[in-house]
Amino acid sequence: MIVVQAYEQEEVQKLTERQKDILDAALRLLVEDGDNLTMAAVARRARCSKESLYKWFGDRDGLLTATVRWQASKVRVVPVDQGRPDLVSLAESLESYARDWLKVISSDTSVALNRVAISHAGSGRDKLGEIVLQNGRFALAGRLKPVLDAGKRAGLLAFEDAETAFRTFFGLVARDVQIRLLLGDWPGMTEAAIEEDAARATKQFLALHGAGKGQQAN
Amino acid sequence: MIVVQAYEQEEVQKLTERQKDILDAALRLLVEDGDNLTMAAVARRARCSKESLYKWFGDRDGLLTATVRWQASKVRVVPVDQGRPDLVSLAESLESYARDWLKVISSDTSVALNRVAISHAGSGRDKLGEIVLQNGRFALAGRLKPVLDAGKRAGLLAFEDAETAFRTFFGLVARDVQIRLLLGDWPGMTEAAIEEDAARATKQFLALHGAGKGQQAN
DNA sequence: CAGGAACCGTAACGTACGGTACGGCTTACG
DNA sequence: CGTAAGCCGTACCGTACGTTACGGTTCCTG
Repeated sequence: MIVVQAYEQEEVQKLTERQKDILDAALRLLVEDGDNLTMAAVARRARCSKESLYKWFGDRDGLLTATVRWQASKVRVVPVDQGRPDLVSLAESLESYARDWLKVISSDTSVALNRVAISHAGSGRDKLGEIVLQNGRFALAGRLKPVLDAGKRAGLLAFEDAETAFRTFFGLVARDVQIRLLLGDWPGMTEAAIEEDAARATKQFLALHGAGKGQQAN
Repeated sequence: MIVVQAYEQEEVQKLTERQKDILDAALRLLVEDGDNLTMAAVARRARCSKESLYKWFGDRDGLLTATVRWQASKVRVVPVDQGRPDLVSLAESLESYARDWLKVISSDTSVALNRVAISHAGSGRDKLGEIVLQNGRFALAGRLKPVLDAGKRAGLLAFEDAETAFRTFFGLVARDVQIRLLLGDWPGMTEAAIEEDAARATKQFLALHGAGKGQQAN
């Protein structure tokens, strides 16, 4: 479901093990305490000196950015290999993407990271929002669109624009889950609920864009 | 599209005109500068003393909460009167809700308010998230469900659970718009795009839950 | 072992900001 | 006109935190 991958070789590769430990500590703190992430707290938790934090990451924003990048390099929706595009395997692929995506957005880490990125997007001083978006929603689109296109070529799907089709799928999967989680509500995303939601979203998407029946509605 | 209504009579009614001016100033500041809302800045902008701010709103959180409530009392999706539930008027109602909702979530004010509420949801010290959610997503559900139920009674819609049907509609309308706006991305929500999105979402929802054809997918 | 680099722990500094105090101005009222 | 209340402007205080500085320790290298 989740796979470890390098995000930007030239960026992440540079990190020493020690520094990765520190970013993990910052990540845990971010999840636990929200945006109350102080340099002192990170130093205490990671058992390093503040001086080292400043040497390695420049300033607080640098540490935050590095932390977000670090998490982005870890969490990645796995690409589903699209061998033979029959209807069953297509549906399985879609459902798998939906499941993974729901798992990601309902994870503590994702919620915490999105929260801090959104806070910072307000006073647009860094590009945390862009990073999160690139490694979240846009990465998902990048993985999913080839699947959609393959389905279209195989005559299984019907749509004009892959981007629009993707956004429909996105909406059917995520619905109000992410915004509710971000706002502190708990929409009960258990394993079972995720399974059910993924299946429902897939069925709905195929109902809208499946080529079998008379597909209507864009 | 947008209508002014009292949110909680016993809360909002108490505000003097002066205090409403101050909350408007705070709101404008919130939209412009993000969460950098300082008491001094509000006092300066509203041309009042900090002492008055503390007398009227208690502390910073109180001011923030009052500001969110104040905005919540102003923005409200208008209920569409559901006189005769034929298919055309049902579709019009749905499209109207979709349009209003897209306008709300893509407005500067909504983005700013959701950002501050999300920030605070991290270090859960107040209930801004709950307020925003109640007056946003749940208020919409409250307005829309009667329409859905009426459509179902009239044999125009088919669904098991109004809540689930609402969430499907919500997903089809909002898609990735809100999260992208919150993260600082600009998904180009012009008037025309909103119009188009609302029409598309309505068509898709009717394709899924309209009772005319064989309705599949939950 | 000598020398130095890297790093830890902690103290110290500067600033921003929440919160409070106070003097002066306007308005209401007897 | 005297008095009191409400409010503005501003100065002030305390604290939290980002940032810097420094002495002591570990560890690597020649």
